[in-house]
Amino acid sequence: MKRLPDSELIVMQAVWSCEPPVSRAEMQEILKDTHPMAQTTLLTLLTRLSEKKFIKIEKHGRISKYMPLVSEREYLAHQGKRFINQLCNGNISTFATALCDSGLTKEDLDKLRELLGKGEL
Amino acid sequence: MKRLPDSELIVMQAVWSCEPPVSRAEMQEILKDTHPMAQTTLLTLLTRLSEKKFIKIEKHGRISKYMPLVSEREYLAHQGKRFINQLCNGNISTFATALCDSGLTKEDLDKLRELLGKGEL
DNA sequence: ATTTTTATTCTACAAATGTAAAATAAAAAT
DNA sequence: ATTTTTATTTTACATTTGTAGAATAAAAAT
Repeated sequence: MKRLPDSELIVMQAVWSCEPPVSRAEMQEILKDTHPMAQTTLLTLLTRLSEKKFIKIEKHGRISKYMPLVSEREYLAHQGKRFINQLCNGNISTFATALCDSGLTKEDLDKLRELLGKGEL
Repeated sequence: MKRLPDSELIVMQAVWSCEPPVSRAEMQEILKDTHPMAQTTLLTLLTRLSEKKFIKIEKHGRISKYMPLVSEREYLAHQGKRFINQLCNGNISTFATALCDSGLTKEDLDKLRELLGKGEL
């Protein structure tokens, strides 16, 4: 699974944030404050996401509804793997350093450690 | 600091892996097994990296030497921040889930927890 | 029925990315 | 000195990304 370009990721995140299936209008609404864009721009990005098999477009008459084919969780897992392998060369120490350097608060680091502990179960 | 495109990242990683300043030939050698590319391709990517201020090009007569302006550590810290904020919405639980889902071994997770503990000091 | 509104698709176009051949210039070899 | 080799710069070109106007088609309003 390829990493999405920024513009498509933004749209994909809007898709993930909704109960599927979503209409274009709903997404426009969701995006309007943080990432306003022309309707046609949004449609173009949705089309590209569907070409990449990230979403499915379902037509009801003239209007279309969109739904994810890749879950946010799947995507994040892939990108996490990518980060560790491509960026950190699979080196956990390098990765840990990156996290410690990345400005997380002490509380966040504690929480992360705790959650990672649970993850092992 | 922007995220580098794949091709430039590969070259940047080669730069990081060397004692600066590095020559193009050295990098070609380093890359030849994993990411073979034409000399001109490599030079193009180096030029782009320098335009983006990721490296500095220093000319000694006809030949050029390259050295990083951004350290790997800085870059990784930035990308880590990006991952957590852009991808996980700053949500540590989401991030922890991504890591747990990303196929790390139990040993890696243990090691990561331990290293994150040290990072707090 | 005709006009207006709305939703989607087509077309467009600049900038970025991936890749490298052609041209140039300088150094090395003969 | 001339040829050959080598390092860099120019030019090139297809694909992808970011963005959206124009065209089309369908629905709603009048």
